[in-house]
Amino acid sequence: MPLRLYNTLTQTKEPFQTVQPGKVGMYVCGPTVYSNSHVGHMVGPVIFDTIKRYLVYLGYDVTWVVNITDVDDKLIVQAAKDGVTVKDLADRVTEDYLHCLHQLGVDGIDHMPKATEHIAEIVEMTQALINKGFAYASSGDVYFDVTKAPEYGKLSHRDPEALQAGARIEPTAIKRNPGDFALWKGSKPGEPAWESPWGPGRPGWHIECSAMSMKLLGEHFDIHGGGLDLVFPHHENEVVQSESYSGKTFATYWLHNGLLTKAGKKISKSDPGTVILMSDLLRDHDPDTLRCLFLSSHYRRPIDYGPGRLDEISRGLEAFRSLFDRFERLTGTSFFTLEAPTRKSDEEKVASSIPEIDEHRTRFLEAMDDDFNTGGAFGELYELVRALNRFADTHKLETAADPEALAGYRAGVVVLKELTQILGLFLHPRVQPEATGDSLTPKLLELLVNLRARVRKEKNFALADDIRNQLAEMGVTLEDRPDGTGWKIS
RNA sequence: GGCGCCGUAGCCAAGUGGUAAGGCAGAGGUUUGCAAAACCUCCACCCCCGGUUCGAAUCCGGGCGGCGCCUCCA
Repeated sequence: MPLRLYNTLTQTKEPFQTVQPGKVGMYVCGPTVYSNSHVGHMVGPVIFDTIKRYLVYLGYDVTWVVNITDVDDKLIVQAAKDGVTVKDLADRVTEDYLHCLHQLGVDGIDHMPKATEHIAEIVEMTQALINKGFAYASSGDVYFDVTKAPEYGKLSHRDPEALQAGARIEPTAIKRNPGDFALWKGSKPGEPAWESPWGPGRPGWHIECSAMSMKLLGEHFDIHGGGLDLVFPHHENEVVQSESYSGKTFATYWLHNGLLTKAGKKISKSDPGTVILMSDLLRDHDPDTLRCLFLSSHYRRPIDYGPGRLDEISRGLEAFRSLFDRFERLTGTSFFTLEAPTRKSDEEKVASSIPEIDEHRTRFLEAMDDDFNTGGAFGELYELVRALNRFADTHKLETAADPEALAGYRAGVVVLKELTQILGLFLHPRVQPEATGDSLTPKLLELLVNLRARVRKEKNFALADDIRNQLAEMGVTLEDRPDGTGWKIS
């Protein structure tokens, strides 16, 4: 089944067809860098990272652009409050953003253009829009005249008339129509400013995305994404100015991710009570757990962030972690260094000896083809884990020397790896004490485990259990398996 | 008020015409010295009321409830 995706523009699921054969241009609106990232800011990047991974898996050559808006009214206000320059503030917040992306395994972004580095393109575009009669200069500002574009409202499915009549839009003396939006804003003294034909000023909010996306991806590209809250006015304005400028379709598909809520209310920078800083979460939670929070349901649906939610997900992920440990014990190979196909075209090579594995793999891919149904895909992953464990149990892989069965098991795990890679999950092992430079803890635990093994051999189970219980209180779990005792720190 | 989304088990969640994936929690079992892990089994009349249909969670109409956007927001 071919890939189909839901397009906000047409409000239907459409078959995926690229502008250029084999190539995909994808633009996702990034942050305005005036305050550190909260959880909500990571939803989009993780989802579109997964979308890119899947498109690459399908064989597309994907170019993904995420912008950084580093000049804007909010930045000016915040920088003044902090007593720093707009640039310093922007740099600091951008660094935090990049750090969060990196932690979450969002590594597929090809370009991260900054608004301040594209002033020339923005000015050029603004001028062209004036020349074409779509925009006008007024008191040092430049506005887009929404009455000049009959299609205005097509993305957010709003009636332009109704928008014009909107009582909440303040009409001003310098705007022709209440719905007109700024392409260029004249600056007041002391504000960041660039020279322009209309005097010193800075870009309006929407124009930088048009200018940078078209520069890097061409005037007509494939996918434009962002949070659902950006549909209007941001994306609506982007389409109208871009298409008025180029005379071409701007983006073919508009994808919008659902917003993260806390206790049912949207998490928003302008509602401080809801903000959960990403950097805080990353301190206490595994990146895979956070990725799963975003991927466990369909991307267009809202996700509610509750206190126990992440722990619940993490407990579920234990099944995978146990399997990775078991796999390493059985094969001596780490799941994390295992090589698995990164392209779907390689599928013949991985046809495994366990029939259900292939079945779940097929269903996983069908779910992804259906508008990136990561929630459905996820269910198949759990089924895969169970099938793998069942296989290992049935063939008594721990105790019986059965090279053929072991090879089959290994091939099945390769399939698991192939699929988890698509979701960007389990790319790296969890941080264990060895990795943090504490080499003593593992050695001490080995010592305890060995001593306890002797005690158990002597059938002194009271002492053995006492050791296990006390370790459990410290957060160390012991597992006595047929082939030895393992430990893990929870 | 306008536009849009959503309402599936205690919780999270997939499924968009043929009698309900998966995860967490819970119950029972296999295994184990006992546990843990793993495996097996059990746990839903799909918000309500009409309608279409041989047949609806799934389509249509009407309610009720929740959310988003209409203003800066991922």
